[in-house]
Amino acid sequence: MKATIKDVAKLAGVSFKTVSRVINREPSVGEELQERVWAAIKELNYQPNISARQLRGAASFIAFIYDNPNSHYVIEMQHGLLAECRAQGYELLIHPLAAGSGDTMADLEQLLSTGHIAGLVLTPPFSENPELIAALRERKLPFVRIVSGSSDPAEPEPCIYVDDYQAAFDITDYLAGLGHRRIAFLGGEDIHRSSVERRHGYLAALAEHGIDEDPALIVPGEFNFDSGADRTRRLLAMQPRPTAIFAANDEIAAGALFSARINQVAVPQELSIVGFEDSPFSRQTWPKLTTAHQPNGDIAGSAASHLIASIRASRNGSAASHQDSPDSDASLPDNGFRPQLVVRDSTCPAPQ
Amino acid sequence: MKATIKDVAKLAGVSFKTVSRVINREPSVGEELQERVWAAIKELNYQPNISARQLRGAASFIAFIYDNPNSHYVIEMQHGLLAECRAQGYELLIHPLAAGSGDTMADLEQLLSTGHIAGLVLTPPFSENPELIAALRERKLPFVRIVSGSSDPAEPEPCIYVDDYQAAFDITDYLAGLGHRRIAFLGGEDIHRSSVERRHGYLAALAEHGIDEDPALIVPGEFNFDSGADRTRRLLAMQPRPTAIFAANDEIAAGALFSARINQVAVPQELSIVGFEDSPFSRQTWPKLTTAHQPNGDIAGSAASHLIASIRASRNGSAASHQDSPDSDASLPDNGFRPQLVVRDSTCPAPQ
DNA sequence: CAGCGGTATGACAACGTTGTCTAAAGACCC
DNA sequence: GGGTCTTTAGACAACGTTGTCATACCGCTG
Repeated sequence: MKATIKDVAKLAGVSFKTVSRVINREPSVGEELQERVWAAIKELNYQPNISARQLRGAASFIAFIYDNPNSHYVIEMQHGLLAECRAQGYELLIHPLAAGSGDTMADLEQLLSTGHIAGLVLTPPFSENPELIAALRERKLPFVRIVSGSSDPAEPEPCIYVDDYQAAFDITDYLAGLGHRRIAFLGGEDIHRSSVERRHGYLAALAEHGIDEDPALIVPGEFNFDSGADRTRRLLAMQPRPTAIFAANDEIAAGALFSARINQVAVPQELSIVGFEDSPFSRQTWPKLTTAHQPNGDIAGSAASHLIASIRASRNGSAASHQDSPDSDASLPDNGFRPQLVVRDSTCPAPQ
Repeated sequence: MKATIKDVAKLAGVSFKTVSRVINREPSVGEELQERVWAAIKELNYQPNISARQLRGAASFIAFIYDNPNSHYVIEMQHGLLAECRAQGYELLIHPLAAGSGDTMADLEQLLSTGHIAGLVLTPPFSENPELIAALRERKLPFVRIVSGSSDPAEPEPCIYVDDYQAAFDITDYLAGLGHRRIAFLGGEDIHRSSVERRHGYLAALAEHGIDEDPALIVPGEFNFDSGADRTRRLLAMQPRPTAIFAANDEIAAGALFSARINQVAVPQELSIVGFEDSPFSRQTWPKLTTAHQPNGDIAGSAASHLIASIRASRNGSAASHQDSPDSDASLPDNGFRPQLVVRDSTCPAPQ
């Protein structure tokens, strides 16, 4: 049969309550005891019974809330979350939601009303939805948001920052370094803050290189293939043409690639194209896409880890969480990530 | 607060145990009492607490077991499963597993040992793993398998069939109808039965059109981009070249497209390429891929529905499940699916 | 009428965990 | 050195349900 907390206690020679304390990282358990208990847990391959825990009041499901058409992104997030959650004795409930449909709150209400949810992981656009955030705060439900931007110490909740601004700066800087001067930017929907951040990073790099921004080269649109293809078609009709395109994600870039091909514009010789995200298909286009790699699995792992710490802190009445980070996991990832430029075959120096 | 069984009992003026009996349709409760209890349940809008019930024995989670690098496929399956599970009062637990790693059984054992799992949804390659299936049978755990093939009435467990054979036949038939005679087949790993089925469908269609099969044109390999690119490079070096390539999935097809481009072979004018699956990126290549659409969401929904029926049947001691199908869901999907040919831009009549 | 078997109902334990309260041991202050 | 505070650990109840056993009642039979 499955090992219970009492089996662990017996093996470690302590009361079962002490084991409970160790598992939940409650303060005030001697170090030696902690080690004995962890050893016993490992030996018995013990995992807490979620139902029992739920029953007693402590929910142990973490809900992953998302609405993202990019399967690759979602899967990487899921797997990152799963690994961390399981390691910490929580289970993951995936919860795709239709962001546009209006009854987001009602759907969420339904999910939360079961009382099984210990905390939420919010990805854009939900992580930037003030109404939703306010509702969660009011319910005092722990959550972690994954957002675009750089760290803001004033945030009351844990938050994972993806520095789209810097990554976009790096990309644009790289293109300018190759001699490009007419660099177009194909944005996504501006409801997504990442689209805005990427544009700002792009503008900052242009300024750094003394390139004047040209409003005609900054084309708003959507985060998908068709929008990228469409906008590129129009860009290629301009005189003079841009020599490089920075697409706000890989799908837009794939669309750009498609239009370049249709219009018999050679990539990269006549037109360099850069994407953003490093989805698998960025390696499956011709030529292979230069892009910025987003470490989604790590981002997710970090999110889960911060969320769980926050859940525990809110249970134990606050400060506790800061204490164990120095000793237990020095390798605990920080809450800031910066996508890295990956140079492949869709970029080269600007034509003369 | 949420109503409990005791609140119901108090309102109905009976002991809470009697309420439990009524809810679980146990025999030996007087009719008049039953009515009083049901009325109270309705009035309080009472719903049993899943955790408490789990704790005491009855599981209500369904696990989705998979190992598939194709994010798109996984996501569509997940969403199809989720919709059906939630509708029927079950929750979905996703469980990615590394098929090759050998400790599959150990990992699964761990999952099952929690006792929370009411049933499993198995996708290839797990759905074709005899050891795993035997283990589940022995534990008497309900499961549903999603496999490649056509219906086999001898199966003791529910099973969803995807008719890769027929779909591959349709594709090859379509190519032959366009006048192609030298049609290459780029397979995947033969551990996946779908790879084998697709090859057989291909061969059958060739035979139907009186085309001799050419072993040099049937190239085994892997279900990925690089393998497709590599094999296509070799195919294009042949004299005479094939005029069409049937790739066993879209990724292989994307690789083929890539190699054709590198070798300056025009697609589709000089070479037609067909994929299989209709992943999103089949619309994001240039030219857009002709492929076979696999209705993954529907397949998943059907799997969940069959699994839940099977779970209920095994709880109530067998026959029960047949009784409610006629009235409740006449629209219950069948267990056979056949991917449909989608013609896009990567195919055209054979060159003269 | 005593005894028996069957039926309808209730009391209580149990599931595995966490929260609360309390006890023991040591550190610290005057 | 005695009292008080802090740290550490255990005993016990509680969560909402189902399983097991006991009880009360009924109608029979001998």
